[in-house]
Amino acid sequence: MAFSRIHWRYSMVVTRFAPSPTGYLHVGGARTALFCWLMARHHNGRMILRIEDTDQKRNTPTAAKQVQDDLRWLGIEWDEGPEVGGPNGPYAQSERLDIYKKYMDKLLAEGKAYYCFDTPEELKAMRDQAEKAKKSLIYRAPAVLPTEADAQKAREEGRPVTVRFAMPDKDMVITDVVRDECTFKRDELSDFIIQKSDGFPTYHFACVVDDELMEITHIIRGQEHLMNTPWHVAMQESLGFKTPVYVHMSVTMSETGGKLSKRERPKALKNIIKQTGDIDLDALTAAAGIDAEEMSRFLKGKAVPDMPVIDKMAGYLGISLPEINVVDFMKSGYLPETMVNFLALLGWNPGGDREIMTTDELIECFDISRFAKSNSLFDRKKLLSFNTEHIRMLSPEKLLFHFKNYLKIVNSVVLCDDDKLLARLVRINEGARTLADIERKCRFLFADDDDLDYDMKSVKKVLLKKDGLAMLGLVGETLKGLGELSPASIEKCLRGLAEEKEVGLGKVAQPLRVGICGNTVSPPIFDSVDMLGMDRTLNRIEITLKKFGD
RNA sequence: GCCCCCAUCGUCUAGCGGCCUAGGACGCCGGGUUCUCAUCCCGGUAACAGGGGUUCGAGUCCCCUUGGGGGUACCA
Repeated sequence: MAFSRIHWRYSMVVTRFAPSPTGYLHVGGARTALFCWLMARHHNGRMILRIEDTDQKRNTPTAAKQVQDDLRWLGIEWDEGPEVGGPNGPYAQSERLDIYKKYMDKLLAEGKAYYCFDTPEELKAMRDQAEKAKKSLIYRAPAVLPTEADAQKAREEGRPVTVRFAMPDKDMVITDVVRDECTFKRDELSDFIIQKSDGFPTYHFACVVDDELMEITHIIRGQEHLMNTPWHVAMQESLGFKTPVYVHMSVTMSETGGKLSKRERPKALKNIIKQTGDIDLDALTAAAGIDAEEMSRFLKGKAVPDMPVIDKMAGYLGISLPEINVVDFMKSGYLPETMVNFLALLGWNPGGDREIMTTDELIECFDISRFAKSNSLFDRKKLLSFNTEHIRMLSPEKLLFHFKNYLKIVNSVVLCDDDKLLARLVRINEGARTLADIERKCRFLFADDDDLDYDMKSVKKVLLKKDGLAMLGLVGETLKGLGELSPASIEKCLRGLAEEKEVGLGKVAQPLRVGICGNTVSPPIFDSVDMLGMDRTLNRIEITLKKFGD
């Protein structure tokens, strides 16, 4: 195929992940980063991380750091970029302004770009007019290009001064690994802004310059950039740059339709608030730490609060929002190995029946020619099953590492320094689907005996019906007689009791479980009792009997 | 509106003109194991969007229709 010829022109594969620091890294971005990284690793090449912060309005100061943390959590390490440095720095576009100026001046001097002085209002009028003619606005250079002096004058008069790139007088044909050739007609390609009135280059310009200077060989990005490519290629031709190999990946879709986006969570939250009648809005506003005005704007769909505020509201309401950002998945107890495996299989596959793979296997079999053309839906159920599989596959050491990390992130009561205990908790929860499942089932161990969180549904079902309480008392009596405590001895004891009473083990274990854990879900009962210890087990049984006895 | 891209089970997909009576995975349904939740094991359900061509032969190539998605910014 054509592209396999293309990439041996390069001595080394260089890819780049170029996020704009507008917030947390979401799964769509993570997928793009992953493929850039797999491509680089498979070919023993380099991956560059570049921060595209040319929009002064949208950038948030902590976002770049957050994105880097999320990439690292996934195990995606860049060879060049922020924090690691490299020969092609700086790696934030806002620090490369002087570089762009050089190329901007060149284009201007050669008449390949030109000044514009339109106000937003004037532009809108032009667009409206074009729309009436059932076309989109195609901006073209005036017959006589404005001079530097004209630009200076406009600046003094307070008019906005932008620079547009003059599209060449021809159709553009671009080559894409996923879609082969795409042709764009000259009539459809407007001259576009490459320098904003604030003096910053637009993404299009900065990206083309940087990709050349950083010697990027393969650009892997979302299909939403396909329409930008003729512009980029036109600039490359004008500046005498090489054209890299383009790989436009299909888009990841949400179950609710449309591109999976960060707006999903606020949207879901808003819907829940609106659909649930009896929510104390004042309390919610207070819990979120915002004012009534902002809450009202949010509910009317006029403003979207920051993610931490959204999280606080969800926390207050006790609901979980669909995970979108990498941190969301982290907090839901997914493993990085799961995310990498799952994301790699969205719009890409190694062929045949292979699905569950380690990261090393993915690197090994990654092949740029195996991207799917069609969009794919993010299926959370399948993700869950992948996580179950990876939890099973991972070594106890790695699992313990992830579990501790998880406990820290969610600030769990289970977090402690006793690695032996934590390792045991992980081990006895074999078959768990998420780290959150493990954590939830182990909380009872860390509660005070007299402050156990009883789930009333469980209590009613197991203790208050039939002779549940009586059985619990009996279990307590029987356990008292047990000398040495171990899972095996407890098992023998409880099985003996069940046999004696001619009932199934469940009839014995469930009352005990509710008695010491407060609900019907816990790790295996023998381990649960063993870990709690005899004193606390008996203590809890006594407290439970007293509490629900009459 | 205009431009571009896409189209196999509900979902992710294998398939690159005869190996397809269309394979796998998730889900779902049924059964089994089990002290709870899970896990695990067995079985089942289910797809080539529609219509034209090309060809001895089409899920695979071409065209149209329909449907979905993306773009249409001084966002990236």
